Parts: sequence; C-alpha cells; structure tokens
Amino acid sequence: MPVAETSATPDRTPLAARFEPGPIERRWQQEWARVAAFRAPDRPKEPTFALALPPPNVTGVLTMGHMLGGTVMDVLVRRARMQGRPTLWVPGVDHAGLATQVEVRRRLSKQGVRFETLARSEALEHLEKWRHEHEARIRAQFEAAGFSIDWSRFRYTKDALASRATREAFVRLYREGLIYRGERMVNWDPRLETAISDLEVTHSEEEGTLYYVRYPWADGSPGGMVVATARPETILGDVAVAVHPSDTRHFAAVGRRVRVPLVDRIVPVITDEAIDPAFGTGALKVTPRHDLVDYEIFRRHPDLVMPAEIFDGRARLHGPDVPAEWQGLDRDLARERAVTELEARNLLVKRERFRHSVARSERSEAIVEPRLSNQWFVRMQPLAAPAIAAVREGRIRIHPERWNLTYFRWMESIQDWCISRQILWGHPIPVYTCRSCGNEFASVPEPSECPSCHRSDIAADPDVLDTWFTSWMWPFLALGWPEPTGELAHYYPTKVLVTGRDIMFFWVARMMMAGLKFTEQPPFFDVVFTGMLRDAEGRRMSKHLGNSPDPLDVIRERGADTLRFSLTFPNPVEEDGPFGPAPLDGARNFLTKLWNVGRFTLLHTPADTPAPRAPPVLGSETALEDRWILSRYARTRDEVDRALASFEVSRAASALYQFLWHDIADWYLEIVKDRLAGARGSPTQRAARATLLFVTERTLRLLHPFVPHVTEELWHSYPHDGELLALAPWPEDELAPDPAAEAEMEPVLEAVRLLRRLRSEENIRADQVSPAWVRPGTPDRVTLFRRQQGTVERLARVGPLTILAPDARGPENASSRVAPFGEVSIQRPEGSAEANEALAREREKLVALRERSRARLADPGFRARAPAAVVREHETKVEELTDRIRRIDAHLNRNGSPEADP
RNA sequence: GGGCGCGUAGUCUAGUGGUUAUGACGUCACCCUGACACGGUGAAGGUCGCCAGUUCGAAUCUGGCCGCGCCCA
Repeated sequence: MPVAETSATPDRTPLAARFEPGPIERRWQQEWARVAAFRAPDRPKEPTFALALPPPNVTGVLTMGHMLGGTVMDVLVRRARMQGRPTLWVPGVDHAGLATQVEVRRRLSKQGVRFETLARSEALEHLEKWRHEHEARIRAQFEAAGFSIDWSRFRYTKDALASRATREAFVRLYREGLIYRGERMVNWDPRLETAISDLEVTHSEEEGTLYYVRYPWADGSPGGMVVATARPETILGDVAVAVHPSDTRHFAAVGRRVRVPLVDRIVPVITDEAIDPAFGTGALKVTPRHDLVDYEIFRRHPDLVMPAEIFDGRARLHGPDVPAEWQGLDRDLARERAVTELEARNLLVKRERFRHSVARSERSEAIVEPRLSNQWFVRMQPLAAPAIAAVREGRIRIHPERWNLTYFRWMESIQDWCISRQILWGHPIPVYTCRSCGNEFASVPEPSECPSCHRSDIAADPDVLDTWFTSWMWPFLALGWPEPTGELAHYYPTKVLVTGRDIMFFWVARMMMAGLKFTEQPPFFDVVFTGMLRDAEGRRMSKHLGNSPDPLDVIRERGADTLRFSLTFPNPVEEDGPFGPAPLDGARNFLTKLWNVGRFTLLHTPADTPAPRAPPVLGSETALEDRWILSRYARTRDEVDRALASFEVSRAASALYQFLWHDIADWYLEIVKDRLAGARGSPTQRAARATLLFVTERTLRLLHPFVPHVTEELWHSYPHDGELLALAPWPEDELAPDPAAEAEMEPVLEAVRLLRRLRSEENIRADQVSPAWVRPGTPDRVTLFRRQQGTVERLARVGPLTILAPDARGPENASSRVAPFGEVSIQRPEGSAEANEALAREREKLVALRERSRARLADPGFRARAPAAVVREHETKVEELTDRIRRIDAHLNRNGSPEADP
C-alpha cells in the first residue's frame, strides 16, 4: 500500500500496462476506509456540506436506479470534499413496514408457514432476520460502488433513536390537533388486511363486465329502475338509487322508491351532481360503505341510513344484511352468486364488456376494497402551505425545474394522510386509552399510568404507523433529532437531496413539510431528481419488474468506475434513459483512454519531476499548442464547475469526456510527440512535459468525483502532493481561456483535417507521405504556417509541406481544398484520375450558402431591423464565400472543367 | 376524462430567435503508425413530428393537429 509523503517525490507506483478495474478498486476502497477518509469531522468549521442518502427499503436489494442516484450524490459530495468543505454523507436503511412484512410473509408461506399464525415475538424475529440480511447486502452494494459515505453514522428507521423521534413527532402533531382519528373511507388491502394510503394505490385500465340490474318499483307497479354496476355483489349494501338532477330520462322516477334486489330493502331514487348521466343508464346504485363517491353522496343526503358492513377485513361477505348461505364468500364468489340469483329472479337485464379503472394495492396487487374504517390521519393542508411557499419563494429549488408544476399541483390539492396500519412491522402509535376513566392521551415515553386518574390500567393503540411517517423526517432524524446533537448543529440543514422523481409525493414533499414543521428550516435547499433507467426493451427498470441487474454483478464484471461513468454519460442523469451493454462499453473505452493518456504522460515524466502545483509559465516562446491546450483546459474546468453548481452532472461528465479524448488525446498529444521525443532536457521538451503533466493531472482531479478509483490509482503514479486524491484540492481557476491561442490554432487544425480528407479521397495509402502545399490567404497566416509546418506534416502525414505566398501560383497535378484561411493541396498519386467531384460539390454547397446570405441582405426589412452586427456578419460571410468560390473555380478551370461564377 | 411533459440522422442526445444543427452508439472504407484495435483516420446518414401564425429572421416563440410518455381521477 503506497503511503504518500507531503513531498514531490517518489512514492509513485508503477502503472500496469493494461487497465484492470478490480484490484484497483479494492485497493483504494480499503485505503479510503483505513484512513477514514469519508468520516465527517465532529467539530467542523463552516460551511459544511451534508447530504442524507435516501434510505433504501430493506425489502430487497439495490437496483441500477440506486446506483444512478448514488453516483450523482457521490459526484457532489466528493467535489465538495475536495473543495475543502467538511462533508457528511449520512447513510441508512428504511424498515419499509408493509413492504417488508409482505416479503417475509411470502418467504414463510413458501416454507409452508402462515405469517398470521405466528406469535408476535416469533414474527418479529423473522422480520429482524430479514432486515439484517438485506441491510448487509445493501451496504455491500453501496461500498462496492465506491461511494464516499460516512458509514460510522449509519442509521436505521426503526432503531431506538428513530423510534424516539417518531413518537416525538407524533405527539407534537397530536397535541396540536394535526393528527386525528376518524371513521373515513380508506383504501383497504384485503389480502394484507390493512389500510393503505392513497399513494400506495395504483390505477390501471382493465377489462370488466358491466351488469344492468333492474330494481323493481316498491309499489309493485311494472318495470323499475335499471342500474348499471360492475359490482353486483355490493347490492347488499345499497341505500339508494341516484340519477343526475338534470337527467330528463329519470325525472319521473325521482322521489319514487325501489326495492333493492336480493335483500328486498326499500330505498329512494335520489338526485346527485356526482352521477355521470352518460354511464350505463344514468342511474347508479349508492353503496356508501364500499365506494368513495357513494360515501360522499350518502353524506349529502342526511335522510339516508348507513347500513351494516357487508364485507369483513378479508373482503368476505358477513354481517346481518348478508343471507346466511352467503356468509364467508369472497368478493369473486359473491359476484357469481349474485349474478346467478339476479338471473334466476329475472332482474339481470343485460351484461356488457367494458374497460374501467381498477384500483390495486401496490404492495399485494389485491384489488383495493374502499372501506369505511376507523383510522389515524394527519391534517396535511397546514403542513403543505409552508412547503409550497418554500418552493415558490426559491428557498428550496427543484431540478430540473419543470417538476415544480407537478409538485405544486399535488401539494395544492393535498388530501389528509392515513398513517395507521393494521400490521406488525412498524412503530406503534403512541396513543393510549385509560380503561378506568376513558382518557385518551399520547405520550413519548412508554406510560405506566393514566395522567388523568393515575391508574395503570391503560391500553395501547393496536396499530402501527406508516413507514413514511418516520422517513419523512430522515434528513434531521438521521442527524440525531430530537436530541440537540453536534451533527444537527453543524450539518443541518443538509444541502441537497438526490432521488428518483417517482417518490416526489411519497417522500420528497413530505420531507419538506416535516423539516419545516419540526425544525423550522428546509431539510435541504436543492432537490435533484434523477430519471428512470430503462432496460433493453425500453421498460423502466424497477425492483418490481425485477429487470435491473444486480449492481454487484455489474461491478464485478465491469468495475465500479465503468458502471458509474456509464450512468452519467452520454445519457443525462436527469432524463429517462437506456442502461445496458452499450453505455457500459462506452464508459470502459473512455476509462481505457484515460488510463493510456496517463501512461503516456508518465512515460514522459522523469522520476524527479515535482508535482504540478501551478500552471506552466507562459512566455513569448511558449508553443501555440501549449497555449491552446491550457486554454481548452481552462474552459473545461469552468464548464465543469458551472455544470456542477447547477447539478448538471452529465454536462460536466460530457465536457471532461470531450476534453480528454478529443483535445488532449486526439490533438495535443499527437502534436507534442515530436517535442517529447526530441533532445533531452531541451526547453521545448521540458515545456511540453510540464504542460502535458499539468493538464492531465488537473483532469484527474476533475474526473475524480465521477470515477474515483481509476483516478486515484493514476494520481498515485503521478508526482503528487498529499496522501489521497480524494482529499486533494479541487482545481480552482488558475488560468483563463485564451481566445487568441484558440483562434490561431484553428487554421492549423483545419489544414490537417483537409489534408487528411484529401488523402482519403485520393486513396493515398496510410504509410505513404505525400508532398503537399498550403497557400494561406494573408501574410500573417504564412508566418503561422511556417511555424506550424512540422505539426501539419506529422499530423496529416504529408511532406514536404510547402508554404506558398498568398499570390503564388498553385501546384500542378494536385488536389485542393479551399478553406476560409486559404488553400491546401496534396499531390495526386501517379495515375490518379483528375477527380474534382468533391471540389465541385463543395462549390455547390458554398454557392447555396452564399445565396442564403445574399437573399437575407437583399431584404430591406432585414437591413432595417436586424442588429448591425448580424448584418455585418452576413456581409463578411458573402465576401468570404465569394473568395472561396473564386479560388475553387481557379482550380476547376485549371483542371479543365471550367464553370462560370453565377 | 383532466393536467403536465416530450417528439432533432438507424438508436440515444446537445442546442430557449441569426451556427455550414452538437455529441455518443451503430454503419461503411482504409489502417495492428513505437499510450491505447476497449484504438486511429476518413466517410455516409437530418424536409429538427405535421399545419398555420408571430418575426427582417423559427429546431428555438404562439396556436391547432398527430404520436408517445408520465401524473391525477
């Protein structure tokens, strides 16, 4: 294990010839852990940078989506750390009450054990076992990715502190009247036998049958009301038939009474605005206990009487209104029986297929049974208002900004939150009832007596809390709230939250509400939503579909850095995008490129070279390519900083990709090869070495947050100060872009490109060096090309390259291209036909371009209204194009294919 | 049904009023040139969904239409 001194010299590790991620990643992960590089300081100097890892559910293992979020977070955290800010990335896992219980229940049932028959303690043991297994797996996955998490501060949403915080929050809201218990229509999951929240219900279009049932008139007159229903079994709970008040078809029926089939209950025909006249016959049955809309209709009609329940918690028929022989039938059997019976009584008018929206429990897939039930709720409006204001006033910013709309829309129509669950795995609701005096009270500590009558005969509420009631406090709970811990004092509010937008409502919005309510501060200032990854078939990757590869497998096969980079480039992290072999290959290729650029640099860095502490000093002797690459570096650094400041992680990754591959590797490195291989110790060789070392070393720093292992490895082979790149300073703006150098370089690069193209068009063999000419348009360009002659010769593989005077006669037997800066020509090989098609095609293109600009200039409106600069631009363009066309014509004419200038 | 968003080369994508429309993958041709074939060089490939409008000027702004996606009912 290399341990660096704070000196220039040689703890430099030799570099393997081939990039092998596995050993590198293990080595640096161990080293980071050994020196506790990611442990947040206990007494930091401000300003700090803290971020709470969205705690994954212990339900399962991590998916690629977690890797994506983790990568974005690590980029932000590692950069902040390199910038010298005390940094805390606090991790944890979520007990995921219902979801976990479902998983454990499923596992046990495979072993032939019914969860419900277990003793409470035994069931909890199974749940804990599950939790421990998955917690370990999740942690291993995050560690393998190389995320710079402070594992010493790991938390769990059901640990003792979380329990304390949950009770504290509940009791505070309870005492303020923001939590209440009430009999409401809730979404009931009959398979799991618990209430669930609105957000845990998914709606889907499904094929169903619509039954038309005749309700005979109560007075015995012929006919009756024909009512359309998808659920004839609920007829047992009907209290009325309703029509829309303006529906003329049913005017005569309103106020009359009908006989409910199967139970022979007499009920009225009423009117209500909620009825859709276009559905069925426009007449609907009203079953207040089993439909939300019906319940609301019921409440608007005080004369109606609430019937007894007809379903139990497992959605099986029961109760006084259910015929004895139907008792215990489940919904589906009940429907069959009802239909059979209606047919037998000749009350089933018809049935038709139709598509309708079916509500299912996200957890169990069971069709949700709307059920009137006694549950605990949080009043959301008073909590939502400050959270809406925080976003509206810019105290919390959402990225990308367009999700603001979705956020506002949901927040502004927010419904009360059902937080009680009839399950085992969760924090108990801290409400107690005194059996002696009937007093109901909430208490943070477990109470031993009734605070009112002081007797100890108290009963705890049997329900537990929705998991989100704990996780909505995550950013401050994870830092120790409600205790006044150092973490809270130094690291709260956290700075940013990164997560998938699929949990915007479940979690993000609720966290804002909880933070503002309990800590009177936003829990974070920026929310960054990542996109959803899609598999090869274009489906969203999800735990649910099981179509995400295990991150551990991908890391083992391809390496963590490869995985991380493939998630940030080329597809933007904030958009939905594909994940698969193609992006992984791209990332691997890039890392190999980085590795080889590093190797090449080190090949030309003598052992006693000091670390590049400052940019190379520029002087009048400095080579153009050195100034150029330093300028490109300065631009790239600025772009990376700008992008990361606005959380555009992929834009930063892309800038670094382009710079390393195209500017450094494709151009700079090729240009300076000659200088590097030249006389030992010459000033020009030293300058090239220093410049190459500087730009590649700084690039390693800029890339480190994205691909930490490979950059750490390379950096240790570089001359370096300090022990770890992870703790090395982030590059500040040591130098500014140099537009003059870039402008001067451009004709040189363009000449190389054109000569290469000519070579290719003339089918000149790669190993053949052809004579070539450059005829610049101006004397100062002549000077430029005389200086850059060697560069053009080597990069374009031409020679000798003759630099002609602007008015010189062009070469014979050559193919030419015309550029803005002048012309380039290459000698045609023996026997090559005179091929001017390319030049003629170029001419056509230029003529078309010139026409476009001329047409613009001919328009008096353009001259009058366009900015002077734009007009001048087009005038210059026309001149330039005319010049180029004239010169093309000169070549074409000499080659015997004259064309007139139109 | 309501709302929101998105339609740019075969695929993914950059580009919020004037650019010869960006890049990646893929395709084709040539090349194992001493950092890298996980590579190099070159090329082909786009009526910027369609139709109107605003403007001197529209991929970019507005409206309508078509298609796709998401959220909510």
